[in-house]
Amino acid sequence: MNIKDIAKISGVGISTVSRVLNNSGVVSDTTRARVLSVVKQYNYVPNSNARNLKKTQSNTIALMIKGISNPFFANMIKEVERQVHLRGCPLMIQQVEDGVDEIAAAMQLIREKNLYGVIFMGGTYDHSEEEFKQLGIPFVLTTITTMKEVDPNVFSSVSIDDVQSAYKATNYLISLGHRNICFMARYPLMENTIGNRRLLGYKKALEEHGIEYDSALVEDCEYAPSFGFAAAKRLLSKNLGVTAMFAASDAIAIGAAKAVLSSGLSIPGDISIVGFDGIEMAEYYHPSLDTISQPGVEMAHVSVEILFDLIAGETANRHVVFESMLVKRGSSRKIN
Amino acid sequence: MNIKDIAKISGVGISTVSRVLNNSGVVSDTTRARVLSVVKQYNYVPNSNARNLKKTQSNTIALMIKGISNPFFANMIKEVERQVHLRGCPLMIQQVEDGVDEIAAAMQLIREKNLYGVIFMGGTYDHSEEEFKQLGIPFVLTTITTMKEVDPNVFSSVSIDDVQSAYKATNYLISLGHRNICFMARYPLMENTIGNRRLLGYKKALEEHGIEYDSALVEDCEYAPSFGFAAAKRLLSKNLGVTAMFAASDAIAIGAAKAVLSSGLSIPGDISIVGFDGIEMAEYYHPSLDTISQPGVEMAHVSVEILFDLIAGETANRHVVFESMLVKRGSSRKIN
DNA sequence: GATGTGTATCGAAACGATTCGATTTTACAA
DNA sequence: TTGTAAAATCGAATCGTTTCGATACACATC
Repeated sequence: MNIKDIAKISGVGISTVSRVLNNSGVVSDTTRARVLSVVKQYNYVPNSNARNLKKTQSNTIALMIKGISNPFFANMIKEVERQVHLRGCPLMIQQVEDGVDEIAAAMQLIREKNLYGVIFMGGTYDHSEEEFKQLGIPFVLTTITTMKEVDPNVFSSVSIDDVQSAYKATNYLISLGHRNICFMARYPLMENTIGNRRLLGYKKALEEHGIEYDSALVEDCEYAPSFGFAAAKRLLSKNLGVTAMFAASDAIAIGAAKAVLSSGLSIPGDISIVGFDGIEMAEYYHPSLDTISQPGVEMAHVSVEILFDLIAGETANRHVVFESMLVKRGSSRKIN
Repeated sequence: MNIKDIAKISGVGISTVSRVLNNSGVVSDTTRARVLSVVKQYNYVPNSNARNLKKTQSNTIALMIKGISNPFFANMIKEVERQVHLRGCPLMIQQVEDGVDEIAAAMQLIREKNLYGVIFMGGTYDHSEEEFKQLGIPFVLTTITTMKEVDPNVFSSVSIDDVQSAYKATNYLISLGHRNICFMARYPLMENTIGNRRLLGYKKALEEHGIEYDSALVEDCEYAPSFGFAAAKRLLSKNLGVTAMFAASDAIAIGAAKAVLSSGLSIPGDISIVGFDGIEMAEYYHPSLDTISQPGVEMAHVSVEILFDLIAGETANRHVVFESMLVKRGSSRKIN
């Protein structure tokens, strides 16, 4: 069943059917009604391969994501799907594994599928201006840090201020009287990663309060409970008199909390903990974990909005920085 | 840059380029090398819309998923993406919201995109044999219950035995001396839902041990911590002398545990808890939650394998039932 | 009645691939 | 050389759309 069949059955030309289906050009009301009824009756769905071929553009959006199993992204993916779907577009998902070039992978898809737009989510992108430019279609970076200095007119982005957020968390712990605060993140020592941005905020807070930075208190740690657990164990075994831990993700914080509790220490009695992200599980941990909460769903929503604005012809790239929120629950306490 | 350009530059006909790229038919080694070098030099990627149009079949796989933000599915989605990607196919994801007809939604995509295959993941499907048949392309149901009796020759599936698994969990609690065991799941009273299957196993265990079933101990509850928390609160407030809780998901169990702990009761001192799924967070909860673990990643893997077997021409539908595993950690104890 | 102006519709061409029947080239025996 | 089969290659037709220039008709205007 194709457009020709529909045309024949409706007794009109194929271009008329096309105009009816695309709401383009003029069609008399009676013709429109007749065509639509035939379409409905035969349950006709236009072939998007043919359409995309002709238009040399598909309506498909691709989501390139690093860390797909990170629970913080789950709700974001859900919202991206929802918003994209709402606009009548199919969503393609491609996971970007460590070590693969995300721009190259996207380029492949773009040429193959004539994509409408791309959302990049998660991780750290080590690309030059030129590489971003060569994408040639609208795209948005969400919760991503770029390692190179790239002209902001070249891309759109949705993010939070990682330095400021980590600063806020660390400040909070300091205000509670903590001095020996450790920090766990992925690649904290590698410049321009998210881990490094958060380390910067952590350092800034220490510095402002005259607390000396001690690299022994910083642990490299993947964003998952098992790594947080191991990192916290290592930290505790160093006997540095740690009274507080700041984790760059709730998943890490949950693992770290487990390490603390299973060592016979209490939270927040002996150790205070602050996480990052604001995932639901952290709230239901016992004790409920304090955290820096990111508005993930809103960020996903705005990412899609920006993307479709660009697709609609908007030429100015936007950079939206959301405010993170320090959520105080039950995992920190005042000491001294 | 299209196949014609490549043909011209290589000094060969377009069909030769096509044969080189698809490894179909004969091409002399020298010609093949020449074409490939041009393809590489110009970074040519065949347009899949054109290819799919001609072949009236695309290589796209669709994943229709209910409950995309459920952490148990995160790893499954990741594995599905990985396996599909490994086979050189793009993956389309569509979220199936409550109340939408998943088969109809899939049909739309199938006709629009000439899909290669579909994986349905999560939830309960209320469809007849006819409806499944009309899909007309290979598909696999993963972690899904079907409400109607459908001829197993009509579909392939990957699952665990929900009745048996819940039976195992309940039996375990009973063996520890518990009598007043409550049960939390989604739609436990609606026939053929996953919640109901697990309820059946729960009931079976009770019955075998001469414990009377008490519907006051059963709570309807969505698969998320907040709902588990509320359900457990309701249960505790009934003062039924509950000593154990069995939750049909770890997310529920985590919420329930929070309700127990924040009521000043201890786990497993006062209340024993067993969850379901085997998500990482449950292990790092404190105390570590006992659970019925499902091999999600393997299930995802096998689902993709079956799907591609069907695509390759396999005509016999397969039904793989994985073994779930009772994982004893620290949230249950022997009483009396 | 000739001309002009909308309105509604038509169908051929094009998008970029695959494929199959036709054609050319090569290899080798006679 | 020639004949012939096998190997290599060619290009037209096709997939199902969109789009644009052309057409047909009704009606008003002069």
